[in-house]
Amino acid sequence: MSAIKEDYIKVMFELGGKSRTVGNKAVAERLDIAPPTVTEMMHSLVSAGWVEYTKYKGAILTDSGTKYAKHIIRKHRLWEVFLVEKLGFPIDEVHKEAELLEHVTGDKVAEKLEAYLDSPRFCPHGGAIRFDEMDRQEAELIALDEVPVGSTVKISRIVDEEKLLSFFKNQQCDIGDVIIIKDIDTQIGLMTTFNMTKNQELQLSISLSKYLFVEYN
Amino acid sequence: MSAIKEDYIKVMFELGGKSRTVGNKAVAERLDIAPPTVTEMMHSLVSAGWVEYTKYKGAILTDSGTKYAKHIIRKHRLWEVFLVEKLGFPIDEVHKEAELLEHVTGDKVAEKLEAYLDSPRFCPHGGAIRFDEMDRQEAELIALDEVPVGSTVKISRIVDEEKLLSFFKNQQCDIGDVIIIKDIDTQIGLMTTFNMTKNQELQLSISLSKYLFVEYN
DNA sequence: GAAAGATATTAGGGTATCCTAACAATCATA
DNA sequence: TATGATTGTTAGGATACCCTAATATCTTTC
Repeated sequence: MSAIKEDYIKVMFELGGKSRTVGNKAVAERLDIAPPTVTEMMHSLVSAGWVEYTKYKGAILTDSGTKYAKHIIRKHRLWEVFLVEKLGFPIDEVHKEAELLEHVTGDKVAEKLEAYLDSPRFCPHGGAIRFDEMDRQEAELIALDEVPVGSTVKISRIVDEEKLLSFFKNQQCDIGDVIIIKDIDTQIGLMTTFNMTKNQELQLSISLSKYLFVEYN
Repeated sequence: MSAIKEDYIKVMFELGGKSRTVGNKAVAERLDIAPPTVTEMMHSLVSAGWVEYTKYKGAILTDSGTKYAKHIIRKHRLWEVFLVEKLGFPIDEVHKEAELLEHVTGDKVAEKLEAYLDSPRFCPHGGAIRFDEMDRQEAELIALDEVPVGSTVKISRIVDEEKLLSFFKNQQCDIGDVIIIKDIDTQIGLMTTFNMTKNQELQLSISLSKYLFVEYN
């Protein structure tokens, strides 16, 4: 399995999990690759047994594809913990490095790394490391742009992308913070919230709020 | 620079340093690749400025090629230290993993890793990590098969190859051991030594003794 | 339900890395 | 120094992954 194919199924997992069908366009955009290349690769992923594919419709991960994707994401997140906690990297710089390391990490290395890090449950921006916890997050966490006005929610995960991480860091908006949604203005596309943890107001573009996953009861 | 090209110049460094010309056959064997592929790749390495190449004669690393090779080897050895000392891997299992990690390790990661490991001078099988120390080893260490009978030498480096490492481990022959060369029988190809550190005799095929580098005054 | 717009596929190519078979240069040694 | 053995190159081809341009299908909207 090449690093590139691993990237494809990882993106598919992030985009649709094992439940929703993912269009080629979305995959192409995420990987910054031309659409015909995705069509081509899908056939190869079907042969490998990682996805099911319907012409003109899109693809969905098989069970083994889903499992494989989770294994890679686990390795990614373990490295992020290592880079932040042991090597002292700032949280918004580790994604790119983990992106490379994840593809060359044997299972034994991952296991020993996990033990060495004291079996962390989450990566630095809140992504689950254990499979059951990944499932729980998938089921329970909701994107901030789907939460109604008035709710109190806990920020649990920030989508792992360098620019986003540095943006939210600059906004003093961190994993674990509890915020109240005061107002949502769909007209101008702005959400106004109050960060209880930091005791300060936080205004956020709605288009960016979908990258924040929150716990909402 | 692809991981594959990095492998080529790393092998060239190990085979000839910056001083000797290396034949394509040797490179091909080390990388387990057909000779014509090596010829082809040499042209590409010339274009990139890493090697000088003379048709039918062989190749030699340029200054920048040498520097590049050292950077990769440094990363390789840092990971080996990490895998052994932090993750608890047995010494003969880390080569393969480091072989992969070395190609995806940014300079910043390498620096922070080095600091985290307390700036180790040597990897688990004796290879130098600092550039000046690499040069010193290159200049001062000598392969065991070139040492005369009667000498007392200290084992300083074992060539980094999984099977060799497990072999020497099984022979209870480790980095730092001091041994006396009692006899060399070129007829049957056997060298008889006494390991002072372990206080026991050690017999060794001469053909394998060239993979042991020793300090010899 | 038909046209417009969005999305996906096919066709035809490109590069990097690898191969085998056939041929050429070099080396070693009688 | 000639010749066989060794080593290296050329020729021709394969695969994986990527592209653009042209075409096909699907979706949305009037």
